[in-house]
Amino acid sequence: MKNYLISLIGNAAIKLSYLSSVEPIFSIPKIQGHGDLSTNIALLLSKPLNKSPRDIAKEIVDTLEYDSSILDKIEIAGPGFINFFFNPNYSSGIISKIIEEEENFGRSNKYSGKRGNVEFVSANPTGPLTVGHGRNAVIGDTVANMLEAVGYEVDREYYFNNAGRQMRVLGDSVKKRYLELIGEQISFPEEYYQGEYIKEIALKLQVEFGDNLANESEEGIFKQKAEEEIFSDIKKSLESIGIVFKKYFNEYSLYEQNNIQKTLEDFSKKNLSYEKDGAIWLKLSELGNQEDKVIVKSTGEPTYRLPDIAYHINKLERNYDLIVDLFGSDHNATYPDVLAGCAGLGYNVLTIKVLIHQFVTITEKGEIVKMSTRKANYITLDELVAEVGIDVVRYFFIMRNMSSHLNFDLELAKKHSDENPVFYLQYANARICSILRMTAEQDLILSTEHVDKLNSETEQSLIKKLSQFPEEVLYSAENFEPHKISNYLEETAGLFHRFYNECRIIGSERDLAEARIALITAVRIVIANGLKMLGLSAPERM
RNA sequence: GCGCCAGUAGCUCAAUGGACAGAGCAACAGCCUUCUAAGCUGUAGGUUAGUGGUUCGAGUCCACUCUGGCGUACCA
Repeated sequence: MKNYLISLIGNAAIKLSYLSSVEPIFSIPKIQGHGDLSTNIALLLSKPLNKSPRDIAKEIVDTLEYDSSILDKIEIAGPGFINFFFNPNYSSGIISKIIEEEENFGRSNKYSGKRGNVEFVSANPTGPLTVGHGRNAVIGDTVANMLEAVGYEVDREYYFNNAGRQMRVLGDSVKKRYLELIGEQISFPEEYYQGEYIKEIALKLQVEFGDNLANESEEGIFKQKAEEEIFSDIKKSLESIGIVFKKYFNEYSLYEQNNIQKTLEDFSKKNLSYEKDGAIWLKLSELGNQEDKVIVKSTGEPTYRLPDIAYHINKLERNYDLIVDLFGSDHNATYPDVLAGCAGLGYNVLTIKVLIHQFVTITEKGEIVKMSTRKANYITLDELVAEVGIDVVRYFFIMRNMSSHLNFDLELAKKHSDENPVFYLQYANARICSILRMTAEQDLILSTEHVDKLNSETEQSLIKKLSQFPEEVLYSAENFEPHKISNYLEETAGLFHRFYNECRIIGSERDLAEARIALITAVRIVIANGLKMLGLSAPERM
């Protein structure tokens, strides 16, 4: 539809040459009376032409030659907006299209042939996934879903590191618990991992090996077993909310394949690094950042920056059209270094899109639950899923803008009540399914022959809303904003519920009843497609 | 100190530089002998943290101030 209007303006530009000086932008007005699509082109032209915007608008409208079977009317309103009103019959045509395309309605091929990589979660295997990781996981998976919906072929990737200090501490934490189990006196340092899961891993080792491991190194079987058990739990947690990764990328492989060494040499060759105080520094100040940072410690061990840069180079060399990184806000200081490092080595980092999401604050009984993996003072993702269910967890995590803090009220989420927006959407779907079961018994069938009879204000609003779904999906995908989809679905469900209360099917005359069946079938398709994109179920009965 | 993010109705949050800033919850008043009341309709609730600026037009962009979160490691 937008394309049709753009071509109209294009044709008018033959007579009004000034029209080609601006890109016409069409937007959907918030208010019904302002039409279906609106453009501000006359307002934009007012200054350069030194004429009143309403006069320009009038000149444009007088020049437009349109097909009255598509457009009902064109109005000039307010300071000089041009509002386009669709012919209701044209609008209703969308119903047939939705029913025909069914599960493909909303999807598009704008980016087909493009390959994308979405890296998310990327938690090191030092403990179970917490609620904080949960937000990352759900946003990442949903962003990937949306990119797929507009044609991308997407690889979901999880980057992790099983070496380094934290993992040593983890291994030693398990060892100490193990020694405790076999009866030795131990002291358990405060900075060690305090969680119960450490004791469980130690217990498994004791069951398997008795007390034969007393003299083993904490970096050997203790660390290994811990990583194995924890990773297996992480994967289970993710699977339980419908998330499956294509690739788990181990940082260690970058060492094995000499990528770390090579990156280091490349920096040196380009004179982007130097030695000072026994460490190797990266000249980030020359690459546009604030200050130089250490990439290899004086101990010879790289800091996280070097492998992170090497990892991104690895991703860049895999020739993706789009690389998405999703981090919590605690990482917001690290990505500029990584991007600057890659750019310094001559890579085009414009394909990398870094998304930062803000933290989740859990409140319970009005109190904020502070979380730390190490102190074991946290709520795990598994616990949350067990409490409120997959759908509520997924929905709560994406329903807010990721750049805003998320307040997760445990008490509220636990309530399986009308306070919960997830049920509002699912209820709409269940209601439609129920009506369809009922109408089938009455021998009423779906027909798009008389959709022109769907002319009440409520029906028209609903139809217009449905027609906007593909654009909403595209917009959400291109701007990485999953919460737009949930907002759209809530609005759509709201319009449907209003329709349900105003317009009856059983009892209406046959043509109208069958047209309404077509309409609610279209609504069901849109809601089901939307729920699927968000990874939620669409129950047929509630 | 510096950097990133936020501040919108009592609470949780929407709003693609556009037209009268919208929902849900909570409050109040209505709607079930007819397709699911987990629903609908209505009322009330606002100096969009503040001060300037840019613009025909600012919740949105810019500057400064205030408040909160997260960073600012030879931790990841």
